[in-house]
Amino acid sequence: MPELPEVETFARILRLGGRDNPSLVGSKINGELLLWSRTLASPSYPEFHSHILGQTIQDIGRRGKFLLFTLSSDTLIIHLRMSGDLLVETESAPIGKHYRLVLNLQDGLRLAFNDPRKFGRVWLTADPDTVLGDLGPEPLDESFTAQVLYERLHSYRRQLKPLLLDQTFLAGLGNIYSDEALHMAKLHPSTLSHNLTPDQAERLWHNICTVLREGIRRNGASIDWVYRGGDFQNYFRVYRRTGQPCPVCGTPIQRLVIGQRSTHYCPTCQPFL
DNA sequence: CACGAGACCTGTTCGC
DNA sequence: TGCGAACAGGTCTCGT
Repeated sequence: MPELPEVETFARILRLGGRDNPSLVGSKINGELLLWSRTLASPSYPEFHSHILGQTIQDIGRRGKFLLFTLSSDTLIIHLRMSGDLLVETESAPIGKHYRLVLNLQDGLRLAFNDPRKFGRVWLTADPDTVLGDLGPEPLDESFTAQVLYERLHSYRRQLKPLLLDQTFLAGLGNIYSDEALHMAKLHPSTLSHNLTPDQAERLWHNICTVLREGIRRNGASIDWVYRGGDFQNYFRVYRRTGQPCPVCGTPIQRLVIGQRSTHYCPTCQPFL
């Protein structure tokens, strides 16, 4: 479900409070309940149980699509994958049908990881790099420049769409934001990466940054039955708009499948050259 | 190296 | 109404 802007929104709400949620920074973890064993990627459950007990949440952040909870001595890492959601609620609330992990906090609160499709994963580690080590650049970091993108594009000979989805190439883009960025940059999703000119790479870089900032400003996108208050879904230019007019030229948006993923684009604005 | 298929999962929507 | 197919914001592994 979530991509960089949605995960960033989660991190901010959990860190700063808001939307009826208190900040979780400073909260102590008093216990946990694991309801689907595969949700815990590492370590083993007994080790997870004994290590997490009594640790305090010191900060909450994000790297790519990973949520990072800095604890007293370890880092709790959560990836929401397709259907994951996080809920802050009181301990007396009923355990939801799709809850996979529940952390009991101080003050009668708890953090619940709800995940119908069970793809989400949780890690507890003293060394976050063991989980995050292969991630590519952080797109909104100032060190990620148009020149860096150009060089990385030319170090592969791959179609742009699957390359942008590759988290070792760039961390945080998913199906929505890659389709939107390619449309804004007027690049066909099948274009081969090493064929981009410096000018086209600069355009792609600019629009990746722009669309991610727009997503964050709108608190992410909320589609299907998962609603978290973001409204970027109302501003999609191409994503899931097959047959509807391109906002730039009016041509019906087309859908094709690249790398097993739905891809939406405007055949007029994004011609395949 | 680049790509496609299959796996992991449940729920919703679409077409007949 | 019912029922199977297609589809869903992600990522891993395997085979060619």
